[in-house]
Amino acid sequence: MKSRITLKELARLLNVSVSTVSKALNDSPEISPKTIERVKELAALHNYRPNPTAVNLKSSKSGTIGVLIPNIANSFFAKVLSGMEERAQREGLQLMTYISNESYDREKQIAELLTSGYVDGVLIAIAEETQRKKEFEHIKNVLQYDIPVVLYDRIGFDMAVDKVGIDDHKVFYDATKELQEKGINRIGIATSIHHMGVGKARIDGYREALRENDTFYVANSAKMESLKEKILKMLLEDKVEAVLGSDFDSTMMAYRLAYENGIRIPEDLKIVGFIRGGLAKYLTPSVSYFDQFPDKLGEKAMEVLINRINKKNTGPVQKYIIDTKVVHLESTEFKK
Amino acid sequence: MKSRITLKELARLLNVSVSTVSKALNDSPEISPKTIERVKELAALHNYRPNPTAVNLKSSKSGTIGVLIPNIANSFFAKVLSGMEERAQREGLQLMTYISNESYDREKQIAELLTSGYVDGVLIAIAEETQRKKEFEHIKNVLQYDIPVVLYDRIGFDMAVDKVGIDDHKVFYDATKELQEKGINRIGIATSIHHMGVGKARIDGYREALRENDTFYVANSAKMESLKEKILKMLLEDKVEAVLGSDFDSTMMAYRLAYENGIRIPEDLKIVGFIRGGLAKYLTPSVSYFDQFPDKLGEKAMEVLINRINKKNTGPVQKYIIDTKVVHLESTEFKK
DNA sequence: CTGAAAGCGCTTACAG
DNA sequence: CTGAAAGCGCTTACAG
Repeated sequence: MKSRITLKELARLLNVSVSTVSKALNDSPEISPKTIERVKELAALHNYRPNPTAVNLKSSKSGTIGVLIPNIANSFFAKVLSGMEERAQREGLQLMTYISNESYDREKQIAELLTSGYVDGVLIAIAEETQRKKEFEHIKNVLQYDIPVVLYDRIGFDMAVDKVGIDDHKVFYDATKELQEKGINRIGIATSIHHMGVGKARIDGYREALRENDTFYVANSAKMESLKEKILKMLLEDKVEAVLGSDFDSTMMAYRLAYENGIRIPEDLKIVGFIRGGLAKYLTPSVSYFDQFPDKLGEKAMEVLINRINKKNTGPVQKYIIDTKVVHLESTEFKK
Repeated sequence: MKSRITLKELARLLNVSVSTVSKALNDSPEISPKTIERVKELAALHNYRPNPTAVNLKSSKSGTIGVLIPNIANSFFAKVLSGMEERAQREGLQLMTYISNESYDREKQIAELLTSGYVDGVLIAIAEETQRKKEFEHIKNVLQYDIPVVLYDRIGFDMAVDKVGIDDHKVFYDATKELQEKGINRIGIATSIHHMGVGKARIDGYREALRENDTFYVANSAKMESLKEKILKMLLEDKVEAVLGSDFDSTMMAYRLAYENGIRIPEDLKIVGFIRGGLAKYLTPSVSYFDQFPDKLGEKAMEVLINRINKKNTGPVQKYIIDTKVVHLESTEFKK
């Protein structure tokens, strides 16, 4: 049972003062090369590591970034976190993870913790319930404490902070246009996140892409039972020829309901959705998807935050858009 | 731009000493009720929060748990993390997240960080590469520093620590037996994790369940191309009637290859695998799966760790097994 | 009941 | 070039 050696102990062993040891370890020009060598040698021998808590107390920095995640079971966020972690690691920063589970109350508690001095900066994706309530005071409060904040993924909010996300409007706009160009007319959307910023932006993009005479087909519900009914109606009554899925559940539900009702993909129905590539390729048929490059998104968000913390970036807040890509698999094949 | 008020400042405003303020806020019996009230009132007014770094330095505790995750993109680990976070939250503990990406070198670095005083205890799932190398010194080193460690999920290692996981041997043993009882004889395994502890245990369970005359069919490779070939051979040449999938990729690959080769599920081939229920139900046909209750596993691991940290548990190290359940969906249906 | 002092493990301006 | 002192924001044994 070892315990970490301290500066004091090192000083005692070397018969010098604590200050000398500290300076030597930090390569201070005040200290003679010989002393520096002696000190470093012993420190290495004892595997000395400065106590981070003490260093933090002195510097009023924690070397830690807080990440607020709405739902880690969503593989998108898991990958975003992975990208953040990688970037943080290169910078020698630690990650403190907080999961709101899409709850407003929990998010409020977390926001309180975030201002308590645990972290030097914060990456936030705002919870669903918070978006419903339109209550953002607790988030803005974090800013009051001069703690740098970057919003990631869920960025459609009126707040004076840096934002890193994708252009949800454009993704659905482009996808709709592309289907139309290939001769598909009856295009529908399935979504369980229509009440959230990103969900709304996607619907808007779709609507804008439709032409004068086109009808909107939007199957939207956060309740799975009701979503199912609406998608069924869209498939069986409205007989849409393509479905854009705005999230995992709605995409997979459309896919599954087509199967249950003998609707052939891609012959009778094309599908593109927000699911991850690692899954999409295994589906039968494989399903075309929007690649959001979540790891890049996470990395970028972390980078923007770091530049704020370091004051490398002191300009006005900015919005950064990560490019998205449609990956076409079997579910959007056009057979000749 | 606010900044947190300190004890000192509070003391100045109240015209009392810092010690008095500190004691009052901690409800010390040394302090008069009247003073306590005055102090708390002002503290509330200024939304005082003790600086956690200072408290940590005094107490040599950090109120933080380190979680070492091999791969967060694996939804199993994402859910485990979610369970841990929930339990930690109830205890007022924070989570420091480290992702090894299955790399030995990165894990070693993290292990070093874990002994630097950032965390009061550690939850570890050992990286794949580490298991291959059979190099566990860096993990054991954490123990040397008297930091409580709990191994979760990947627990088949000879180390004197608490362990929380599932009984991988039994899961595949039972599943094999169950298929046999229903009259299935040619049962195969698909696995990309055969070189890891959990993967080995599953294979062993399967082997033990087979009878005298049964043949083993094991399609194993960590390389996707080679795994594909082996599964194909198992399906087409060995003509197995059932496949147990040991992980996401191997399960989905068997499922997909059956589709590509006109092998009907469940008529010609039954499938059960380690995939998550949220996905399994949407597949076409839906795929039977092993529910590992990852959130419970995470919760339990955190609980065991907390009890060690609090010294509520000072007994010998133990192994805790979380029950698993087979959820039967269409891929194992027996039509009459 | 209140306060001065010491100390947690560091860093750094200042003195020698 | 080295060291004593002050201080980061707390807690707590001790004195009064």
